[in-house]
Amino acid sequence: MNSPVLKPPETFFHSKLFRGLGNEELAELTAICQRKRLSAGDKLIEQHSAAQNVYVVVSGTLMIERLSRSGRRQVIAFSYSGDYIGFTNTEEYEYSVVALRETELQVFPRRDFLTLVDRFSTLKTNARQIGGNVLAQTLDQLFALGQKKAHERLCFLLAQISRRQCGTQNADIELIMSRQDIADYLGLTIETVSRAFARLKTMQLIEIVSAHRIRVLDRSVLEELASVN
Amino acid sequence: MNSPVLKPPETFFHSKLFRGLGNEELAELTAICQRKRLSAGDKLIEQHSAAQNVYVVVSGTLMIERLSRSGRRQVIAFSYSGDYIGFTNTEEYEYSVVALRETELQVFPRRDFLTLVDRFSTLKTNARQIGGNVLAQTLDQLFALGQKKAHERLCFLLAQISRRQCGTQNADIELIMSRQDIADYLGLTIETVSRAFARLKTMQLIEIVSAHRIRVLDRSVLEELASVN
DNA sequence: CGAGACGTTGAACATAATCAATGAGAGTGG
DNA sequence: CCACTCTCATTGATTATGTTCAACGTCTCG
Repeated sequence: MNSPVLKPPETFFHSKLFRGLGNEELAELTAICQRKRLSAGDKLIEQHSAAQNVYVVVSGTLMIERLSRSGRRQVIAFSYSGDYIGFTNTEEYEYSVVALRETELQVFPRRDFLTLVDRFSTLKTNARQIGGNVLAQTLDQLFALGQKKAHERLCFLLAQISRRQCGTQNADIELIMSRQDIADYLGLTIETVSRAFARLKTMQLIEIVSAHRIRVLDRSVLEELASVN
Repeated sequence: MNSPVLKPPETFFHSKLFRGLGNEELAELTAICQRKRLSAGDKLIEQHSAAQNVYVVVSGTLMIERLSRSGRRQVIAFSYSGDYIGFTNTEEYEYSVVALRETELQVFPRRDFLTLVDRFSTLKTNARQIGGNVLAQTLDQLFALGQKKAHERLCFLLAQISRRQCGTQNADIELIMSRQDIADYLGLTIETVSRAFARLKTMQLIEIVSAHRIRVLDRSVLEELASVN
């Protein structure tokens, strides 16, 4: 089963999804896995298209968004390395997915992937856990939008990205997305987002190195304001 | 397998979860199923407690809510007959669940239930579909909180309840929950909710029969304002 | 009938949206 | 290399929306 065409196993450990899997299982996954590269701005998934693939982010950043007929947009999530996308239970994607920069993905045909999830108990457990995390994350965002003020919502986003990028950098947060993306994620306007940044700066919580690079000065207060609790 | 202790099968068809199951499968489900009755105000699930059971609502109404240390509250959903609760993938409930009136439930030990979901492909398919619906519903709410004005959010709730109660009544909507519950569901205050009702009345979309009974006068406009699209 | 909880309405205030102008940075072509 | 332009971000002024505080209604249940 450890055929020479087996891709380097470390690529499979990017995602929690593949944690603890045996070699045979990884081999089967490898067999149905393809690679995909996207450039900034490329669309991975079109809203309302048939859900055919499951993707795992190897590197890069993507944005998951929902558009309405009336032109309003809700950004649902930003996806980083290790995240998986399109593991939907519905037959249609209910959102679009766009790359925010150079992004590398693993592609699994959804049907085959679901079959393997059924067969491999470890994979099943992992999938369930991650599925639970997705819902939990969405509920956190729901809480933020329903109960928090503008600057608290921004803390929510910053803390979230910071957690994802932990280890990547020192204490700096790289904001690959535009102010409009942030605004549509937090249910605000770009002007309000801008003022929220200014406010956090005045509060000495952050330093605005550049528009897309933020240095966290007081993590505990940031987390406090971000907290759902 | 059609033993005499088998409970009336129609009780199992309340939920979409049990659609299309064979008699043997229903018998196994019956074997692990218990009943529970709640009165208005009774708590079914305490936030952060261990996720031990899966519940299916037979009759009544429940409210799913999340509380923060700081006392803020986000109502996540209202659950009606046929809904299921606690089919979480995490080991801990991340929300509390309270009965809003006399409610009857089916109780399944979560571990046993998950085992049966694995074994019965029909049940698995149904569970996946319903799981997808839960996420879809949460995303709709996210969109409403992020992008909609107060009176549109109220339309969102009214349309949703109306759809759930379709067939139960003529065109009247019964609002079993309090104004505070509605406010915490929509991310507003009770005063704003009250004014939103007044506004929809002025717009001739609804008639306020009583505080807890709303008659829909123009369904199409209501749906339009409620729409995520 | 009275008490208490819940809901509505009004007035003042706060927050965020909108409209408008300015500023900063990246890419282009002279 | 330096203007020039274009896009994106920030800041200010004004307006709109929703919150807060307060008073008043209404309904239910003794």
